[in-house]
Amino acid sequence: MARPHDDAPACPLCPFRQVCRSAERIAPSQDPPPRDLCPSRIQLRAGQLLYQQGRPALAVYPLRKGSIKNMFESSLGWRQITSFTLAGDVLGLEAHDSTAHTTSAIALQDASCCVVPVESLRMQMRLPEFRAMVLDTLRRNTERERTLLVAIGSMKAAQRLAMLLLDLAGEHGRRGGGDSLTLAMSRNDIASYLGLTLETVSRLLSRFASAGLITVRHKLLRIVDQGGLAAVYADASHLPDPHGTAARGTVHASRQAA
Amino acid sequence: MARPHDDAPACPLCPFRQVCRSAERIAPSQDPPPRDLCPSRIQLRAGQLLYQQGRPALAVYPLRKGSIKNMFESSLGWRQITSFTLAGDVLGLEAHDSTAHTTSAIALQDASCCVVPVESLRMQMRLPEFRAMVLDTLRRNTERERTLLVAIGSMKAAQRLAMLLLDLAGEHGRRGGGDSLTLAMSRNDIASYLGLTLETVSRLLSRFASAGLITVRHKLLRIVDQGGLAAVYADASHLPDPHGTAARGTVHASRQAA
DNA sequence: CGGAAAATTGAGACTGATCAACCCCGGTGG
DNA sequence: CCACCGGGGTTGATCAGTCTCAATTTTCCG
Repeated sequence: MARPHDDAPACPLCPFRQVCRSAERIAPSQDPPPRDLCPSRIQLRAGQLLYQQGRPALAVYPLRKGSIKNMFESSLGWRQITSFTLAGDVLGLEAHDSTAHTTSAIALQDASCCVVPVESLRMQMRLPEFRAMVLDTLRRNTERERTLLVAIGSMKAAQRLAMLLLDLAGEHGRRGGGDSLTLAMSRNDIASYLGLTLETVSRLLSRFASAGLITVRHKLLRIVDQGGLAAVYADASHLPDPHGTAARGTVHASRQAA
Repeated sequence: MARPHDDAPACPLCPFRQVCRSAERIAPSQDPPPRDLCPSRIQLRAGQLLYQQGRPALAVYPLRKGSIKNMFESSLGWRQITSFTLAGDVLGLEAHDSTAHTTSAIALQDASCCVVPVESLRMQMRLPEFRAMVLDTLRRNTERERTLLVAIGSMKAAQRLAMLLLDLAGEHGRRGGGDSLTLAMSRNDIASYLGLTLETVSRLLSRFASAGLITVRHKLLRIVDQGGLAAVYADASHLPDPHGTAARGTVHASRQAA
């Protein structure tokens, strides 16, 4: 509270901090000094909807705190989590000038985000540097989504889960977090994201734990053996059998070429 | 040959026909009249690569004839067909100003396409109408990809295949084709696209046939009962068992909410 | 403290993968 | 013209992985 600008932890990573700065410059000598740098804020409770698929996209939302799941619903009503968004990333950036949100965003825990109206965004997009950064974000998102598609389409359950855990741990690390992190999403969300059932996810987490790759206790996760997880990701047969009966043997050429 | 412009069948549908027209207008009074309206052409034999993932994207390619599969390869080397492109559609349109191709494009049969350099594309993109059309194409592509993700993530094999067949038939119909069409892609390609194996695809095609939904003979496909296929797409239990032992009964609430 | 939601664990069923044999068809060369 | 060959496709038998159903346990939250 005593700090001058009351930044959330995510602000230094936020791709929009320049936007905030310039917003600050527009109203420079206000007294008291501007506390809310961004145009406005939204607070969300766990489970609340930030925006809904199909609704007009009026703003983008740099996430300050908490985490969000993005859900896609097909025209026949099939739903799936397509991504998880962590603090410091930007929500609601729709590709190809879409005027509507293509997914729904739901808070996994209490969260808060800035609100950057699309006009502000469009203004900033004229700056080549900013523009490049946004486009790069969008490209990474689609790359990520394609990778997920391939994973669901041809990898075994254990590999998919290892992929997610490594991914989450990587993001957590990039944010400077310690080696133990919180799984904000439910087993059901993880299952949906990976194209599995919640029971399979639960069982696999237990197997990973008993194989010494991780420790889990409900939402608390710690990666114990990152290399081991990576090996499982690359090749499911690196994971010992549930009842310790054997290991690594079966060379059923897993549907791949590498 | 006697026709003035020697359009390929796909030209009337091609979203770039305006580009061709304007290219024509740039060099208006040439004698003989310009036969090749588009800057240049490429001919491909079955199996040939039009462009490769990761390589610089220098042009887009309206497909005049034949069909193409698009393959994505993840960083670990896992591959999957992510889409099929039919004559009249545009290849190589990369999202978000990507300077590199994000998939590889491989001809399924002998094919030919126009070559529109990215500079030409960028010029045309200034026309609001054209721009809107291109962006709409890109949006439809991502929508399609997400639908595929959900399908692979939570639908049964029969539903996925039904989805593809209905999709192909729909595209075929939109192009004015009759009710029997050619599956240009191999069973393996279909399997890759749907996250299955070629044997499963083959078996399912046989089952669809014996259920009276389709007829197949190698690459020749005819949709006999479109409604029936749609029913299978919506609910796998609409497909009779292989040995006719039963039908429709088991109400194992298929992982869904609709 | 009580109730509801989430997570774990187990047993069994079922889908789809794997392995293997065969067929069909088009092309090639005798 | 026919025998051969090779690649793709079909079909069958078996098996593994994952889902489904069900019973508890744990945690969350009022």
